[in-house]
Amino acid sequence: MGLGINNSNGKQEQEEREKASGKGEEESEETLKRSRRNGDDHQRLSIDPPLQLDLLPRSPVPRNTTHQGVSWPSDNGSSEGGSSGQMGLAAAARGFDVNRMPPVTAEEEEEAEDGAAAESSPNSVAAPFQMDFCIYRGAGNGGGNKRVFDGSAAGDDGGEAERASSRASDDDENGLARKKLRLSKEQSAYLEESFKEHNTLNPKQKLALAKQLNLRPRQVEVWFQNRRARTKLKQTEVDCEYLKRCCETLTEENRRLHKELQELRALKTSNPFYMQLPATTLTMCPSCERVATTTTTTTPSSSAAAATTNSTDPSSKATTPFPISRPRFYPFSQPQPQSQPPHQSSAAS
DNA sequence: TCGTGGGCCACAATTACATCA
DNA sequence: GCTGATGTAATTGTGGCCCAC
Repeated sequence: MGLGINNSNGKQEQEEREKASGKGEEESEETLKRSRRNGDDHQRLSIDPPLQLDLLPRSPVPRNTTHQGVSWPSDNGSSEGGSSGQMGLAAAARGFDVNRMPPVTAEEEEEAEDGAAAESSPNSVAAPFQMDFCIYRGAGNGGGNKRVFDGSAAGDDGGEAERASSRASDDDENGLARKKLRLSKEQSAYLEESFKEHNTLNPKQKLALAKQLNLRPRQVEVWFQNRRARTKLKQTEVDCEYLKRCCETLTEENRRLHKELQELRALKTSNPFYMQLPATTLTMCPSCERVATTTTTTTPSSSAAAATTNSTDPSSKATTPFPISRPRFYPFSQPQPQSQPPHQSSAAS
């Protein structure tokens, strides 16, 4: 615990390196398979979310792209990818990993290129937009544990640049602290856009995104994981609120039905002649407040019980004099056809 | 055909850092 | 400048699925 982020994903990064180092057809085959699986997962995940949340920010990112091999448009709209002017910095052109300390010695440089080049693909041509690079030094990288920020990449994100550079100033001397990258606004926005299109990534997409954003694939993957978790959390909150309202409504309805039942019982005792009639239940449709009449052989109490219990269960529609007009809780996104309550009096026939 | 181990992935829970009030 | 709250990047552990053997 508490190690630098670079050394933590050794195995996965190794795998990613292997993949990135080009297994060509093999990889694409595997990718396809996984994509299929991902598709399944995606289906599983995207089961008609209850109340649709719009958690996505109004992204400033122009959307003239799709994400497979997208060209990330620059902020000024020109997407002449990868010009040195857009990258704005030699470091970026060399494809610094955002968490990696720029190599100092020749050996380190070589080592860094072996690693970072393969894993996070130093988009020498990709990432045609300016991005601030908070470059950390992994614990295993040796040499000072400094975090370097290249302020020249700030662009209109100068505030972040400032913060980052000030962050860089208060160095931690021990290499044990887990350093945390804050994604730039552009990176976040682009990831959001991608998430909007698909909330899971297949390896190809992951790599492409990582390349474009100058992040490690692992970071992209983690971001998507966390994003899914956030979405789910928000959705749960919304669901909770909705259920609370449902509960309140049902409680109120239950109270009302109990009251009605008592009134009917009182009527029954005060008017014995009433007993000669076929058992009839008067029930108020909760949605339209109209009375539906049903002839039944059950006692008033049992019918009332049915009326109070069936409200939550759409499947019990058949036993109720009116369909449940409340939108079904799950799935939420499908608008329920507002079926007309059958106000036919099937009773007394 | 069935069982098993490995690889990969997603997820939940948690940690730890950065930022802000 | 300190502190608690909050947001979120990153880690860890687990389970499911697929595939090769």
